[in-house]
Amino acid sequence: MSTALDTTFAALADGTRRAILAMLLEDDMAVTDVAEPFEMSLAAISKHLTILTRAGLITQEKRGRVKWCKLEPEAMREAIVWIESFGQLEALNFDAFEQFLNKELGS
Amino acid sequence: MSTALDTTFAALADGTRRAILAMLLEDDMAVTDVAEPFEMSLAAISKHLTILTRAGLITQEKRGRVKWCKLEPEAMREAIVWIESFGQLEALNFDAFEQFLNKELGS
DNA sequence: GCAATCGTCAACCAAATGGTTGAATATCAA
DNA sequence: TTGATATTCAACCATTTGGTTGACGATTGC
Repeated sequence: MSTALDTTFAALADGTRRAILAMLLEDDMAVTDVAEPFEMSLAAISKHLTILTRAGLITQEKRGRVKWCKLEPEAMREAIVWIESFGQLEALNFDAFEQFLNKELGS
Repeated sequence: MSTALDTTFAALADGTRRAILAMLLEDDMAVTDVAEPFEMSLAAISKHLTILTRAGLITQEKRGRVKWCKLEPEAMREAIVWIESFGQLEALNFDAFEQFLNKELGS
């Protein structure tokens, strides 16, 4: 038995899929364009997109021969609520994220 | 190659492990006591605890024949920062965002 | 010393993951 | 119509995951 949280966290537990989600923050994208930066087959990316779709993190809409991928950040809400319940981690804001970036990138 | 975020999210992608973390929110516990509410073998719980330890979400300290499990919520910080960024990224300055993308794509 | 307790290890198993290639299906464009 | 483009499907493969059981090494208490 696999819950929504299971599939959400499992979908996020892969760098390729997280990178795809980050790309979709900028704009909706076609499958081929999603695949372009990665050094793996289109079929592999297609599978990753299926996993993201099953988790509700993206939706896919076919228009003509192109399937557009759209980020659905609301699907992360339950995961955020769960993970945030661990207290000490006060809700983050924009400043926290920027500090994270600066620290991670050493800039 | 498996990043810290990979192992954190993967560790959270299982209901048994999330339940264990929730239990440890109340207090430190011995392995046997952690296992008690679950209908699976002690060895299975031991494996789950190994996965949580590898992810840094708990630490284990052996005193006598009892191994105490302690929650380490700080290990969730990177995950929560990542996941929360999906509500806030519109506000980011473009350079930081692009570096973030590049880093993700490089992993 | 001896038996019980705590926990892991080892071997095994079924199922899922993450990737490949090659064929198939749809759609567009010339 | 023919050919190129977009995407998935099917079959396969190696590795990991989540579980089992049984044996084992420590540690404790009587």
